[in-house]
Amino acid sequence: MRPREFDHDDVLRIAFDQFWRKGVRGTSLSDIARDAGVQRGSLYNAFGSKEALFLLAYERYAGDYLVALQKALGAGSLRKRLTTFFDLTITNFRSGSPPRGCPTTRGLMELGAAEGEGLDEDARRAFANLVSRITALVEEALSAGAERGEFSGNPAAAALHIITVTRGLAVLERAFGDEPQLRKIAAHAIDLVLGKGVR
Amino acid sequence: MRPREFDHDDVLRIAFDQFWRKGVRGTSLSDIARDAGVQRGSLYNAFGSKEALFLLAYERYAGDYLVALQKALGAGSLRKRLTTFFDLTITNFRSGSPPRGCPTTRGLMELGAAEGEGLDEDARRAFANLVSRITALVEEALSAGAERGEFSGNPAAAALHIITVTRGLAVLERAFGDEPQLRKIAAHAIDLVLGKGVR
DNA sequence: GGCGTATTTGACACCATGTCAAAAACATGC
DNA sequence: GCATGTTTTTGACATGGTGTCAAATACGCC
Repeated sequence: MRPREFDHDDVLRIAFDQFWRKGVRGTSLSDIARDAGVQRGSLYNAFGSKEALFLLAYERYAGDYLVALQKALGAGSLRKRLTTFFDLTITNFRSGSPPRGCPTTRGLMELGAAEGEGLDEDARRAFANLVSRITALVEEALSAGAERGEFSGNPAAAALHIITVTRGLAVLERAFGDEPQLRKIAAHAIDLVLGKGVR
Repeated sequence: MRPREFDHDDVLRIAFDQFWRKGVRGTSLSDIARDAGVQRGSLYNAFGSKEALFLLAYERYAGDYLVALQKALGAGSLRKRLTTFFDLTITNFRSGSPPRGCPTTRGLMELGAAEGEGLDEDARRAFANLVSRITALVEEALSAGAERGEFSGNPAAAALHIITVTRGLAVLERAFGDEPQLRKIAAHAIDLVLGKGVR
């Protein structure tokens, strides 16, 4: 058989960069093909469709991101962990120039109907899956903190609250692009969940 | 001059319904034209572009929505006001079948770059404007509540926190579509901001 | 009733996704 | 070393989107 003339992973990396900057619907396969130095048809041959290509590229991003968060949430006092967690989250939203925002939140809001059909539904599942996994990590940290007396409350409810705040931050980032404001909101959220007293 | 053959407001209403259900990029002017019984060209003549049409339709929605929220935030105890506020917010996200989500949040995340050019920037301003106005309403309610001893804390910071949660709820709605969960998160947020004691 | 002006209409240019058949390039067996 | 077979590449095509334009049209107004 004839060997492929391009590197599978290179294309995924290049494609996700574009998807991140311009959104799925705002990125054309021609853009990606040009950037990757590949014929558009080859992309269809290799990946099937734009959505399938996006899904692969996104899974790669989600995996890397989850590992980074896991590290952030695994060391230090609970307050320290949450601070690092929010810091990483906001830094991720504000990375790139101009800042690229949160690809997961963007993807979720770009979906068609909530009960969509076909590949849209696969994408929704992928986005929701990352959100769920992050929630689980946060809840774990809170539970551990509770055992050490750093937190009193319902870990599951608090984790859900924190996740909701991170999704809200992703939205406010697009609305105002005011990074100091985002960080203030994050600090306030930590204070609310942990109690305002310094520990 | 020749009179217009369609009603300006009818088209805005029909258009926004589609934009809400399918997003700006997911809705074609052909769709709107068909639904409204108007030639596509007439829409371009009357509104200039899809984005301009969307902007007009959105302003109409935003105005109505703001009035409704104002009413929700203007009566009863602070806890009651916030409860009604979240209730209205979630009900709005979950309206329609299938539920249509939050048009403002969706619009914000659909934007190109944060420092976009042209009409994208106009749209961003419109979305951000609604968010700002809602924040102001919430802050007002909190300040009033503070004077009556129903709340102790920084009204501005708390309002920003609450707004962040509502934006996060809009995102989780798309991810999971779990309305009871959304309502639990909202109740938890109110407890956090107001203090968990029943009042 | 005719004129002017704004709206309507259909053709067009351009770019997007996705499909397909023909051409090309290597791996393999002989 | 060379023919064969399979996969990738390539370019043409169908379809549908946005946006522009000139010609046709229909009404208000004089």
